[in-house]
Amino acid sequence: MLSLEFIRNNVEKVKQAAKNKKREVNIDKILELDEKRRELILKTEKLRQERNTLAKQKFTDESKVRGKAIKDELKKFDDELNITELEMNRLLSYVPNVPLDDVPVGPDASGNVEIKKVGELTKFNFTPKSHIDLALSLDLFDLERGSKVSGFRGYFLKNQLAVLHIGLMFYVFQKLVKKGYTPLIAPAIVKGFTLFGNGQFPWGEEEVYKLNDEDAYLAGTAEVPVTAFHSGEILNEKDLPKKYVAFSPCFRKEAGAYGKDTKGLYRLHEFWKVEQVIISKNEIANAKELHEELQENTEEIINDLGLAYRVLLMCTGDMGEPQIKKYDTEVWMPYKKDYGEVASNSIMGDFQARRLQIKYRKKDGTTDYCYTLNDTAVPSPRILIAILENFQQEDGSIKVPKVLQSLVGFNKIEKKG
RNA sequence: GGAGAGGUGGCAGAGUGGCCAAAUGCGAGGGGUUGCUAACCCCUUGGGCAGCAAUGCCCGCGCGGGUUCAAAUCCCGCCUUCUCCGCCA
Repeated sequence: MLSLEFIRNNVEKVKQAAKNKKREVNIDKILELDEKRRELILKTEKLRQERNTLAKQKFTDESKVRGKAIKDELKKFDDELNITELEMNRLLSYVPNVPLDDVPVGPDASGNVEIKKVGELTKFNFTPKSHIDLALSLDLFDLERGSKVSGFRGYFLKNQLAVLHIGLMFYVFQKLVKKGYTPLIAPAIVKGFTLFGNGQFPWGEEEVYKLNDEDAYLAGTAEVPVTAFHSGEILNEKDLPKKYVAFSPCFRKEAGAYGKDTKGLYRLHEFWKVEQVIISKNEIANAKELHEELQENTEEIINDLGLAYRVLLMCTGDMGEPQIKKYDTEVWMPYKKDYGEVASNSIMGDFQARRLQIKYRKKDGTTDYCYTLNDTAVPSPRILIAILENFQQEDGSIKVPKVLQSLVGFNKIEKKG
């Protein structure tokens, strides 16, 4: 959510930003409703003032009559005001955040800018297999029974891959805890306001699972519950930034991705993720530093695992609505001979904090909205694709990344018998 | 799922129709006093509208609606927390 004041003072900028993000907004209508709203506020406040004055005076028949009249008038203007604000807020909730100036303008993924490439692409002196073939031959997952039991894109991880999946989560979790991040196990079942507050709604409703008739949804990422963790609170500046590392299962309908990546572990309705979330003060320079810190954490984890990766600066057309700057981190996946996204690192400015009412008290006693940031620490099973494919050996076995070996209790996955 | 009790400022906690933005305590920030520190004293510590500003006004006691000339206080619905019982990983 952008503030009305900001929109009033930056009309063209906001319009252009929406255009660059390819969103339909009606800024002029919002401003029109805002004017009407302020006129009505003036009227209702005047009436209330009169009512208060009357109520403070000695009670007479005359004041009783006037009081009743005020009540009727007030009701009329209040109703009109409510309708006006409702419509204005509805339109306002569709206005996306304004990207920073250093974000490239572009129509879609083609406009993203590669800013970094790290690690050697794995070389094989044999023909490498896909993670699907590897997992099948080593009995590491069961996709047929997965879809039998769970439906399209359903899966069972089996044997060492199941252990690796859990081990990875713990490894990353522990690493970030050591860096001072507060560990959280976050709920995946969340109320609607958290999704609106995060800026998933009203845009991405068809992407989210809803539970029955309750106000309950399955979150697609721990960003949702963890960012909402401090909703409605006023934090103390000296406690900022608040850094969290959160584990949660993640659920996505993948409604817009029919027929995309239908095989294997790339695109799933259900997966696990460790996510980093930071609540910071309302200063862009500070937020940029934290953004880089999150990025370093993610890259460090990928380096630990021994994977080659690249970092993209996302262009306006490939960003989400709340984001003002975003990096995607992609690891090398040999079989498709391409990089695949494993992390997404964003600054939201105060966009989410406004929707979620997360504020902090500054040293001078005033309050302001916080900034929020988040970045993937590790997503699995997706990252297992890279581990399986990059570390496959000619004999069909798979080397386990060193950092995980003692944790999972084996250093190699090979055919049994 | 059943029974009961609650939700007031950054926190704790008074307040049961007008004298209430709301006692008191704690915390936080600013200032003062003081060789230093401690203690002590003063001020500040929700949002909106109008205004260049000084300032003025309005809203704000979980959320929404109602009663009343007047609501933190009375009524209705919802959300939520706690305690006990039941069920259960």
